[in-house]
Amino acid sequence: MSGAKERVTAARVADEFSRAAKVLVRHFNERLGEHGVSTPRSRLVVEVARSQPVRVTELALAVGITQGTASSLVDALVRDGLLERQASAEDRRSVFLRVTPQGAALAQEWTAGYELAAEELFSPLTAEQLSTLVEILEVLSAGEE
Amino acid sequence: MSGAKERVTAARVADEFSRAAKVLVRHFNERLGEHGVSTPRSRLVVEVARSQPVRVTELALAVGITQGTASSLVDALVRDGLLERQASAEDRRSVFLRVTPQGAALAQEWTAGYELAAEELFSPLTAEQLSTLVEILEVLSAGEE
DNA sequence: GCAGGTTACATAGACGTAGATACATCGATG
DNA sequence: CATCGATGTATCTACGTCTATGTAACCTGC
Repeated sequence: MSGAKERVTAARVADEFSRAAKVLVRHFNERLGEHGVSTPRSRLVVEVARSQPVRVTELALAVGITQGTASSLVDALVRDGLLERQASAEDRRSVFLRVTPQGAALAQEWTAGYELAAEELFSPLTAEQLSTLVEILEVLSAGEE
Repeated sequence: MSGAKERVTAARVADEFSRAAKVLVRHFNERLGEHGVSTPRSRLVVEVARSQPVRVTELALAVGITQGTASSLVDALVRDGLLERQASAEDRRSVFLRVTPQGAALAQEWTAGYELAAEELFSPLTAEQLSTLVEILEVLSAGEE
């Protein structure tokens, strides 16, 4: 395939990874900011819209944050009228989350914004690089569950 | 080369990337936590040790954080006795940062810890995957300076 | 040598995050 | 059915981060 194979240290890879991750975060915040929302909030609303009704812990797991963080974010989103909590009848510890009509509409908009931002960000990469990247990322994520 | 080429959407890549980034952050925090320090702090001290004397803005650029963040982290590290500020004679706006003897010793320890953590994290990857990954990450970082 | 723009650092406010803990409820076991 | 461990949420604290702003010092053109 392409390119001279360069010998890299693990620490070097970690540095580059951190740097790229920050670029990604900034890019998404900027693009979604144009829609008046932060990346974490939009991800939560979109996830709830996709898999409602969903419990807080499930949601946290799905988007990769801790339960405590999810709880407080959900709290803010409920206050903003995008999500609603619904106590479970069978298990009164549990809370089912759903999007409100307003939340559903925004979820749709934000999903489009998210996808567009992703396409922009990864546009310099070839299709082959993309699939290679996913492959590698999955290995890394699988390393420690 | 290896593998069936899988068609992936940009949004999918973004999701995997975020997930992997969190795994990385957690891994480093855990390993460096065993040395009693957080990842950002160790990175700052190590960077100062490597390129002292260094000014706050240069340091921020080197580790990929904003100047304000760097300023407050430096403040904490000075309080902890790991770094010291030294006013510049020529330009009195500037501050030169150096490590204290204690900071130098810890920088050495933390560098080793950082490298070890990186090797652990990336050990599931082949040398070729590592260099490919760096190549891709550089493209992403270059996308938006 | 002064005015106005620029640069270097510090500070303040807001947010997302993790971790630890508190609390209520569930379920299994004796 | 009483207890005790497990589970689902919420809350508290500390941290790292950004953006915006403040403040002091520099530099340039006149």
